[in-house]
Amino acid sequence: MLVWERPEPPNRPVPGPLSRERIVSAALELADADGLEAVSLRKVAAALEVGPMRLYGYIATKDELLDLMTDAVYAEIRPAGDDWREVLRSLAESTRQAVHRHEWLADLIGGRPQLGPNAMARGEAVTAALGNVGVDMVMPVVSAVDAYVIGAVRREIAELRAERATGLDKEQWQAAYGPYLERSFATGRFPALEHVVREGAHLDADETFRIGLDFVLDGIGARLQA
Amino acid sequence: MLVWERPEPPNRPVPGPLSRERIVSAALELADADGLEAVSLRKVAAALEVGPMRLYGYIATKDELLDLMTDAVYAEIRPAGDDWREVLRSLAESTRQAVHRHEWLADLIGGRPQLGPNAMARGEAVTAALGNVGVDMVMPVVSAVDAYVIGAVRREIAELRAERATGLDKEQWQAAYGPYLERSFATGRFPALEHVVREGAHLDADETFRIGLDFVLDGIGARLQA
DNA sequence: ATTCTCACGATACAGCGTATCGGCCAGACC
DNA sequence: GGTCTGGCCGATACGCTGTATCGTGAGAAT
Repeated sequence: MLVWERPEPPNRPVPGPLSRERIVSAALELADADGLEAVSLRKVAAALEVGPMRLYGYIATKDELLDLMTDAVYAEIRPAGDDWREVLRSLAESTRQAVHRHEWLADLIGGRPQLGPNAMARGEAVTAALGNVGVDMVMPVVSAVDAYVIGAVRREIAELRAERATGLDKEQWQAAYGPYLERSFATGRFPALEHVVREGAHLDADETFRIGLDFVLDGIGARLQA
Repeated sequence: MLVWERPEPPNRPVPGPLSRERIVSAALELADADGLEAVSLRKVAAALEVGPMRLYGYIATKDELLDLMTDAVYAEIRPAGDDWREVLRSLAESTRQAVHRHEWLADLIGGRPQLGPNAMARGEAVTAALGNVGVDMVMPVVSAVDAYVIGAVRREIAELRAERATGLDKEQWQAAYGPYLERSFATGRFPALEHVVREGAHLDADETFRIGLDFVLDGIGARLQA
């Protein structure tokens, strides 16, 4: 709690070049380059050419660092638009794009309450842009869009990683993934699923995200004018 | 990949009482009792009165164990209903309830592709129950509901934990949480947000979940009949 | 000049996932 | 029946993690 208010350590007017910001940005660099598991306090400290324990003058815990990293990315998300639909759509799309820029965020998003200054600024921006929506509806509406986005990007990134893990190209992926499904279907235990997978349309990640988002926005629209 | 097909270890007809099932259920017990961080291979092995390395005869990796735990919970989810709306609603509600029974699932859900037998059986059940929905729509529709549920329960559990962390009762929570918001609002940087929080309706977790779900279902309904 | 203070970094600890390897036991073969 | 052998099991070990503790040394204060 109150994580973002932690002041510079007391009685240290110029704490060397080290600062919360430098720590967070070193951690972001590591995470962007090699994923979340590359972010250890030791590695972050090493990147800053500093002993691991130095960091504890600026952050209380590793979880706090992860919260700060998450909040830092929220600074990149600024919804825009003229009517509520445009605003919510850009909220969703720009959040998704932020996760694509920082895949590790898929592991953290939704996992902790977002109370950092950038998350709140994002909330302020979207709330302000939704001025025409009734006071009682703003929270439910934004929460629903956020919930959808969180789940959608987690699933999307999870699939992306699984695909990459089999070897990088799409053929090998289908060579490993396809046969597994084939064998599962061959048991005859999933006939309806098999039918849908074989006969249904196959959408790419962009289309899937947008269709789901349209569902949410359409549903919101229906309730807004009621 | 192909995690769920791993047979009993070769050339070991009766591997003592140990088995994948026993390992998974010991892990589930630990996780339900003390959370995910209580699930270490050493602790699971200890609960089974076995050396840690014994487990590697049955699982390849800790991540595989987590996948198996997740899939085990999916066995509890069986959507039911007569029309598509009932089916999807019960899919969402019963998934949410499963997460409430196993809070640790909030940390895992959506984080990996769900290809286990129980996840697929859940998929089969919902697909079969959506027989009236067009083949091309089943996947997008189920994906959208799942995405919403994943994000919603993650946020819900995250908030629940934050609340619990401040001390167990609701008063202390508001004593810590309220002032933080107060001070943030006092900066004047979040006027729209402040207005919504102060004047808007405050919904509990159940209501929030259901309203968001209604948005999704309404939106789906609009597209289905089009 | 001397003493005090306190921040810093080295060291340490408990725990983690998992690789390796030595010994032992059961079964096979002579 | 005795010997060999293959393979499983558990002990040990490695490298890594987050973080507590504490001696030291530099800077401030008197």
